[in-house]
Amino acid sequence: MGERRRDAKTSRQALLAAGRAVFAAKGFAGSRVEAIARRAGLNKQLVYHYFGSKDGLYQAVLEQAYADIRAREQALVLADLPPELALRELVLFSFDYLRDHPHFIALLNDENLCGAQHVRRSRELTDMHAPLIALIDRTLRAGAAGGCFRHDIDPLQLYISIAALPYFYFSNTATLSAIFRRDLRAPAEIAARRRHVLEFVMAAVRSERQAAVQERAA
Amino acid sequence: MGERRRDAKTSRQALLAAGRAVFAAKGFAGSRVEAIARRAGLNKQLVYHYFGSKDGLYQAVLEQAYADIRAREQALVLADLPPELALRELVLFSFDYLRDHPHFIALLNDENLCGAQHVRRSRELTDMHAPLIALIDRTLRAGAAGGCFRHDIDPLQLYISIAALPYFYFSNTATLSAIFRRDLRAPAEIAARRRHVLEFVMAAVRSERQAAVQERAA
Amino acid sequence: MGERRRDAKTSRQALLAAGRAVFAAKGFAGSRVEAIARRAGLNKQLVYHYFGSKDGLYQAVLEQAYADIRAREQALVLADLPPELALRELVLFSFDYLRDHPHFIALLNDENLCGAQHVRRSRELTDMHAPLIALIDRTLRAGAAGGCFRHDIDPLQLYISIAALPYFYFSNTATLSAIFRRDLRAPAEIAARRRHVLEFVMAAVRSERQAAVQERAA
Amino acid sequence: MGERRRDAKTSRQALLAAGRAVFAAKGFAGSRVEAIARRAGLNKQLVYHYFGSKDGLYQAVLEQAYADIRAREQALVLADLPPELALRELVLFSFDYLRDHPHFIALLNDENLCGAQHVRRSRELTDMHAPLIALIDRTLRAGAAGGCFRHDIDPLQLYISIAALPYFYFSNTATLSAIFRRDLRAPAEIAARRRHVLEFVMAAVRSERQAAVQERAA
DNA sequence: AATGAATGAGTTTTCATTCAT
DNA sequence: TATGAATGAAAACTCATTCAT
Repeated sequence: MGERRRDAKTSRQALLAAGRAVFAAKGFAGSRVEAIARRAGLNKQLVYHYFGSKDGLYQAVLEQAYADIRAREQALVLADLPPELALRELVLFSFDYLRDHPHFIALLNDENLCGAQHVRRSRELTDMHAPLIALIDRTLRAGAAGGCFRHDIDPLQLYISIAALPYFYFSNTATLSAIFRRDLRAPAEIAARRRHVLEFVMAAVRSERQAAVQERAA
Repeated sequence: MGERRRDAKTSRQALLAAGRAVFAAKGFAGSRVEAIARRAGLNKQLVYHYFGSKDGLYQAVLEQAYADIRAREQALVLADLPPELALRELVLFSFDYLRDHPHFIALLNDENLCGAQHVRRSRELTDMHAPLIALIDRTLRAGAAGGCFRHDIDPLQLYISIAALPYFYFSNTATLSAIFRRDLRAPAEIAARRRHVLEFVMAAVRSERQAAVQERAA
Repeated sequence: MGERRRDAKTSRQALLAAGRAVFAAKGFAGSRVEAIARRAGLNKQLVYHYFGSKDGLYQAVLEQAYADIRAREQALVLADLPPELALRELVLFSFDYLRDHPHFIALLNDENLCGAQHVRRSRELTDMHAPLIALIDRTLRAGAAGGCFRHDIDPLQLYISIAALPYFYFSNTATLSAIFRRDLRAPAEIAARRRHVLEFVMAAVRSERQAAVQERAA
Repeated sequence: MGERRRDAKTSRQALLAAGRAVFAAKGFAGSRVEAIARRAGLNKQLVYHYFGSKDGLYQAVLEQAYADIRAREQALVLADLPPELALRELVLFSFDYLRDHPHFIALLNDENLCGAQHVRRSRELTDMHAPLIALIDRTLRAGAAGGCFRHDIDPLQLYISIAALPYFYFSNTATLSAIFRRDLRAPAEIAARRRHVLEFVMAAVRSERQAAVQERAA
């Protein structure tokens, strides 16, 4: 304990982690600076010392969250894979990331509630997604050229759909579970959803020719 | 005089509508009773007069929202349509409903944030979705039997996917627009998304045989 | 007591009066909203209800103070008096006003400390002093034409001097009393200062011819 | 290394200078220890190291300011000048000193706000003004004897007036500029005020006989 | 001598809610 | 039914000051 004190980097990180947890659980407006500080084992003035304001902390939390997912996406090396495999990897990565980072979903929901005001303010955040679309675009073109993907797929729309299929599941697990009287948090259910999403996307982009090939094989 | 003297029903409705709008725009914690009353053109104290508390108003707003979508879903008559058309109708209905009721999305997000506590409390709500899944199930079976749909599609998964594709788009329009520097609120963008979603779902459920048929035709 | 409550006008006035007293005694930065409210016998939230902020209350207090002195100045009917009498009246009025309104001096000092930010913001305040200078100008011209005043006196400079002579005395009574070991707050001292200021100004504006006349008379 | 390692005296002086500037600009309550340290290019904790507290620094600043004006007044040698010239020098010295030391005015205002508590505590300060009044007294007597000054002028009143005329101008420049919509900080305006003050005082003390002489000359 | 880290006590401000009519 | 006045509790945020090195 004595060690943890008096270390700016550690304190900053502790506040960020606590902020992420509390903001995700309560939303921005529902979160209390005091609660975040207490969770970090620090006092609330340090929030102002390090981040200037509650808003500043929220923005830092968001940036860290986006930076994390970006870093993981970049760690994915898809460029050298055959198009179908590359797309498959991307779909599974998106699913697994959202499954493993529920706070990211909660933060995004809140951020959308107030018109993405923090995201828009952050140049970093708006700069980091272009490469992703470019990658999807290259993959789609390669797949179309190779005859396995349809030609008419917009890469941005595809990216949104790949995100949407797991995002909605995890974002709305609570209401969906209640409505359908099935505990969608259960590992078996999650695994089933994972298979469905992968198959759904692959089938949706598959070219007719490729489908025909598969039929003849079957 | 007659103007100034509104009847109770009108005032209640005005508060409900204003509450729906403000809660959807700001979330529960971010909403101000004062703002809701002002938007309704009424006095703040009437919120307490009619609904007892801010919480009470929120509950009433939620109930009204669910009642509305339930009514509309029941109005959809898909049973007599050929499977492809029925599925198409359902996809477009989901898309259009979410497009036209952004507050419903916002309320659902808030509801999921706190573990669906209101939804779970309501027997009505949990009763009303079983017929929907049954309908999708029948449609999928008919389509599979007719050779146009794949055999291995789970109706609940499909329902979730049909909701996910527009929901995520509308729920996250703000951040997506910021991140990709494209105004996804624009009517042309929404129309493009609508086409994409419809085609995406239809392609995903289409059987290989049907795909092959389409290829030969092309 | 029961009567004083629930009356917006009364409450507003009570806050203004308390604000004037506290701001004058402690300066803006040294004043506490809580202290002002307590002094007004109300709770501090009403400061925000009626004035929006501590700054807003301060501005209202300033405006009221300026409005008061303006109203009194306008009640002075100098236009019809012979120039010497008019000037005499103005000098005595300024002296007596500052003597009787020490809080006005304190407010002004504070306001000058922060660059007159409130005064500049207030159109009202900047509009109300032109007539005063015009009046002095007319008086000076009449006096000069009549041979009793010098010709080269700038009305704005004269106004500033007429204010300066009592203002400094009352503003700095505490330090002056300490430094000169004389209690300048004593009525006899104040009366002496009053005579000095009047004589000082009249002598300063008197034309040489008029001075010569007075000499011959003596 | 040599650069980073400043000696204690330099740091103390830097803090005093910064304190003077900030206290003058914001008042005691409105000043921030942090702002003072930053302005001095030093660390906030040094304020506590050298002066014990914010209050301690304020005291030190005040003492330095009074010591400075006292030193300058003592440097003025008026005793051997003819009365009119001596008075003229004193008026101009007062004007120029206040013009060049705006922080002195601000500190005095603050000091008066709290009843001159620091000044009264200081024997030194209360001792140093008697000679000044004595000097003015001798000058007035000499001038009256020589026929150029009036006989009935009280030296303390005159001293106060000589201070008042520039003090009020510089102390209230901000509000006066706002109210009269004229930038009284402009060098030309200050020069005009300087001429006015000199002429105003000289005319106010001039004997009638002297005035008559001047008239005949003109 | 000097500094970065941390904090307790307060300050302004907000907001759901109740009072009185 | 409707409303203006008022408030208690708690929120965000500030600041002089101390700690540890």
